[in-house]
Amino acid sequence: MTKKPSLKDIAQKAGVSVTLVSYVLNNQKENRINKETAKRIRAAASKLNYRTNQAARSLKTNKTLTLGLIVADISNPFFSGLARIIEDEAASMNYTVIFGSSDESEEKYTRLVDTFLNRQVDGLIIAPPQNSEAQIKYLQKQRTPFVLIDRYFPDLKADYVILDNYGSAYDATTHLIDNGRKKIGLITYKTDLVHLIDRKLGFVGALNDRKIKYKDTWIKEVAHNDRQEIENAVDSLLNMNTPVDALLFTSNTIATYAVKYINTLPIKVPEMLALACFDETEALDLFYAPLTYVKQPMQEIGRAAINILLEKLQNRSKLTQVRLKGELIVRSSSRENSSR
Amino acid sequence: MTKKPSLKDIAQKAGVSVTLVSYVLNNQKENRINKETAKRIRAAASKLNYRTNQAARSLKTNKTLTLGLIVADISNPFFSGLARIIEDEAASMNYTVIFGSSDESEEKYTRLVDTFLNRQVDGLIIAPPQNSEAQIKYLQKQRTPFVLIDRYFPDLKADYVILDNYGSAYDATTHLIDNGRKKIGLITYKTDLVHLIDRKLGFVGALNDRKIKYKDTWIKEVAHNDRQEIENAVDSLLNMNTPVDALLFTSNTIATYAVKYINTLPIKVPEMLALACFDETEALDLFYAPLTYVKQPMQEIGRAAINILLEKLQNRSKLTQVRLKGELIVRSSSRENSSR
DNA sequence: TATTTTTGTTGAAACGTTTCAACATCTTTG
DNA sequence: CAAAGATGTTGAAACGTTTCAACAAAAATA
Repeated sequence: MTKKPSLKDIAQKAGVSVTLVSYVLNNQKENRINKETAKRIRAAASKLNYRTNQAARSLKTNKTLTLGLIVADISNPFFSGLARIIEDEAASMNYTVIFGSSDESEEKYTRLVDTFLNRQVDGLIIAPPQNSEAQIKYLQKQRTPFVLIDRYFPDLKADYVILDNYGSAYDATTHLIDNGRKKIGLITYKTDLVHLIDRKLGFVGALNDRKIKYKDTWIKEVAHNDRQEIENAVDSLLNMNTPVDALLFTSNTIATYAVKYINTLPIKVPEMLALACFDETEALDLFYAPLTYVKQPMQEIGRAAINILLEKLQNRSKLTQVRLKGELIVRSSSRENSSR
Repeated sequence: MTKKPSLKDIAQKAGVSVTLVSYVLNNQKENRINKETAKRIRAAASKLNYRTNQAARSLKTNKTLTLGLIVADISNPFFSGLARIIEDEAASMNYTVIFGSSDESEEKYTRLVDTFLNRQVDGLIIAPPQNSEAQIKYLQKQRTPFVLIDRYFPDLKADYVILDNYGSAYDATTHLIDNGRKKIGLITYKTDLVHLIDRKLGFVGALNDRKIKYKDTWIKEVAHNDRQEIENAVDSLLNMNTPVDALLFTSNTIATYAVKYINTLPIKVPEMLALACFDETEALDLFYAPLTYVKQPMQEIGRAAINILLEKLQNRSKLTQVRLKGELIVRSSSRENSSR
C-alpha cells in the first residue's frame, strides 16, 4: 500500500506551503488567496487523489463529526427504522453514525458507551436499558452531549425525545372500551423502564376513567424476549373464568409473538378478542385481522433527537425534553364488537 | 468542558515519562517494567478517568479499528439482521462499525464510500448497488480492503460472500414443480445485479430441466420499490388465458408487497396459487398460508465477511469467494396441490 | 575486579492536520 | 512621498499518541 497523500505532498506538487493548501481545501480565507494559486492547489489535490485524514483533523479540532447510536437491538424493525432516519438526518449535517445494540443489558450498554467515548464521538443518541441511570449520570458529569430516545428517567435532568406513552396507551385502551370491550388484558414486560410503566399506567388510567373495575390478573408481565412466557400469558388471560375480550400489547415484539400464538388458537379476532399494540410492525399487516396500533412519529423522533444533539454540540445547554403524540391506527383487529 | 486527561497528565501525576505510561496502558514490555511503577501508573490513569484518544492513536498507528458497512437499506429486515450479526462479530474482534444505506443508488453509494474512506475505516463490507463496478475497481486500485456481501460482479476479482442464488432458485422452482405446479410465474427486479439474474436463471434452469416449456410472459421484471408495478405484475400473471398456478418472488420486498396484494384478492393459497420467495420475512409468517422461502445462512454470511476482511487487514492477500447454500423452508404456501 | 547482561526508564521524533503570528510585496491614501 | 492598508503567503507550534534508540543502574558472569 503506497502511502496516502498528505497536505505536504500537495504543497510540494503545487509549490506552496502546507498552510495555504489547508486554507484552500477548507475554503478558508478565500478573499485573501490568489485564485490561480487556489486552482493550482485544487488541481494537485485531485490529481493526487487527496483525502483528508480525519484522524489528524480530529486530533487537532477535537471533533470527529461522528455520532454514536445505542439501541436495544438494531435488528428490531422499530430501531432499524429509527436508525435509518437518524442516519439520513445525520448525514445531511455531515455526521456519520456508529451504532451498537445493548440487548437491554446494562453491562453491554456500558461497554458500548465506553467504546464510543474512546472513539471520541461528538455525541450520543441512546435508547437506555434498565438500570442505566448511573451510567447516564456519569455521562452528564463527563459533560458528554447526549440525548435519550424512546426511554427516559423522570428524575434525571436529561434531554430526551419520547412518545407520550401514557396518552397513547390511554387512547388505545379507551378505543377498545368504546368498541364494546369490557375485560381488557395487558401484556407488557416486567421492567423498570419508565416508558413501559407509563404505558401500563395509561391503560389503568383509561379503565378507571371509564369506571371499569379491573383485576390485577388482567395485567401480565413477562420477561424480556421470552416467547414461552408470552404464550403462557395469553393462555391464562383467555382461560380465566371470565376471559378477557381484548388484549393490548405494549411492544411490537410482544405483539408479534402473541399474535403468532393466537393465530394457532381457535379464537376469532376481533369477534371473540380484540387486539391492539404499540408500533407499526409489518409482520402484523398480513394477519387476517391486521392489528390496530399506536404509530410513533418516527421521522419526528429521529429529527428531534439529531437537532437537540447538534444544538448541544453548539454549546447551547438548555434542557429539551420532547414528548410526542402517537397516532392510533385503527384496523380490523379491534373493530366494533357486534356480539355485545 | 475541562480538557480530557492525556498520557502526559498521567505521567505527571505518577512521576514517570509518557513513554512508560503508554507501555503500561498498552501492556507492552511487561517483563521490563517494574510492577510497582505499573501499579502507580494504572492508579493515576483510573483516578484521572483516562480514555485513550483514538484519533491520536489512529494518526500514529494508521489504524482506526473501524469498519464501514454499506447496505441497500438498514431498515430492510434482511440488512438489519445482517448488520446485527456483523456488529457482534466485529465487536468481538474489537472493531466498531459505521453504517450507511445506499438506497440502491450508485451516487449515494459513492458518497458513502467517500465519507467512510475519509474516516480512514480499516475496511469495508459492501452490498454493492447496480452500476457500482467502476467504484469497486477504484477501491481495488486504492488497495482499500473490502468484501462484498449479498451481491457480486462475476468478472471482478473481488472477495465476496454470497448465496448460491442459482441453486436456491433452482431448488425453490423444482419444489413448486414437484408439488404439481405447471405454470410458474417469477417476479423479480428489473436490474443488472447479478445475484438477481442468477435467481432468474436458476428458475429458468429448473423449468428446462423439468421439461416445462415456459413463456417469457411468466417472468415479470419490476422497478425497484414500485408497489404498483408489483401489483400489476401479479394481476397480469393471474389474468393470462392460462394463469400461473405458482409464483416465485426473488426478494423479500417483492414478496411482501405481492402477498399483501394477493391477500386482498379472491385467490386461495396454496389451492389456486402456490407461493415461494427469498429471505425470511417476519411479515410473511402471519399470512394465512405462511410462505415457503429460501433461508439464507445469515450468521455464516456475517461471520465469513468479517473473517475475510480481517484476514485482508493482516495483509494476506489471497482471493476468497464464498458461495453459501440456502435452505428451502417449505411451509403451507406451497404444499402439494390437491386439485391437480 | 572488569566486563557483560538484565532491568527499568526516558527523550525525542513522527503521524497529518489546523491556525496563530508574522512577513513580504503591492496598492491606496493623505 | 511617507504612512497605512490590502493582498498573498509562510514557518512553526500544537493536538495525543506510539515507538525507536539510548542510557543509567543493578545483577550476573567471567
